[in-house]
Amino acid sequence: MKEKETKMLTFKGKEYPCCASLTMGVIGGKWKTVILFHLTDKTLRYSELRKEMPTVTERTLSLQLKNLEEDGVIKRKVYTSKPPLKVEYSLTNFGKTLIPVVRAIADWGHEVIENNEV
Amino acid sequence: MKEKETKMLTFKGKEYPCCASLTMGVIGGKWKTVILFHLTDKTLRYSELRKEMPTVTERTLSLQLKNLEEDGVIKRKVYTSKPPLKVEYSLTNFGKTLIPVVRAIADWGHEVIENNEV
DNA sequence: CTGTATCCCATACGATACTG
DNA sequence: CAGTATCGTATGGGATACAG
Repeated sequence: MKEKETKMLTFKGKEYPCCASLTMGVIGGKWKTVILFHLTDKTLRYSELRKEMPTVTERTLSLQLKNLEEDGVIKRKVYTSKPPLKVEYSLTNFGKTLIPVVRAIADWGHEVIENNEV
Repeated sequence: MKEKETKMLTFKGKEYPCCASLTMGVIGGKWKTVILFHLTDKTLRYSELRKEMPTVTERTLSLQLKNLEEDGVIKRKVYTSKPPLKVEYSLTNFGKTLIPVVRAIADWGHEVIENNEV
């Protein structure tokens, strides 16, 4: 009988104690907001994303793209059936609802840099 | 000579490849946005924060509060010199610039729940 | 009441090599 | 070109006991 008293919020099979942590579950981690930031206004190929994010490893980029796809915020489109492959990533309609959030996050970081620069 | 070509952004001694990741460095992780969310409009004591976040452990709450304090977004005020202690946490002026970001994050999570609920 | 100290585990992430 | 496979490490965070 000793269940969790707190009513958890559920999204995509995961539970969160707060609406803020739900969002962080979707866009949190070291790279997901960066990916979303670059996809805000354009579709990008895998290799283009790598160029925009030179310090991420292939493995991590791949995993994070998959996570974002599973949460329904980005979509993956394959254009060729044989190598060399062409794959493009873009925001889904649901993912586009995150644009204000990503913009607020990027803007804040930008302002901090502006005001801290000597 | 083989230095990082990418110009990194620096804040509080940490380096970030992107303005979005800088913000995530400050508010990322499982609990920091939740803490900021609860401190958005009011000052709270340690025990009050624990009541608002029943699923976080003491250790983690303590560590995250310390991180937030080190980044200058919250301030810790002690009201007693002998036990029982009274300590209050609140946003700094700098921390208040995060309010729109935290609000955007919380709002998105809230809307997802609203629209997914059956 | 407000934390620290230990201990431990899960996961995130990196480095590198390799494949369809 | 667009990833996977494998391995290793670092860190975040939980459980619990205890201290100022």
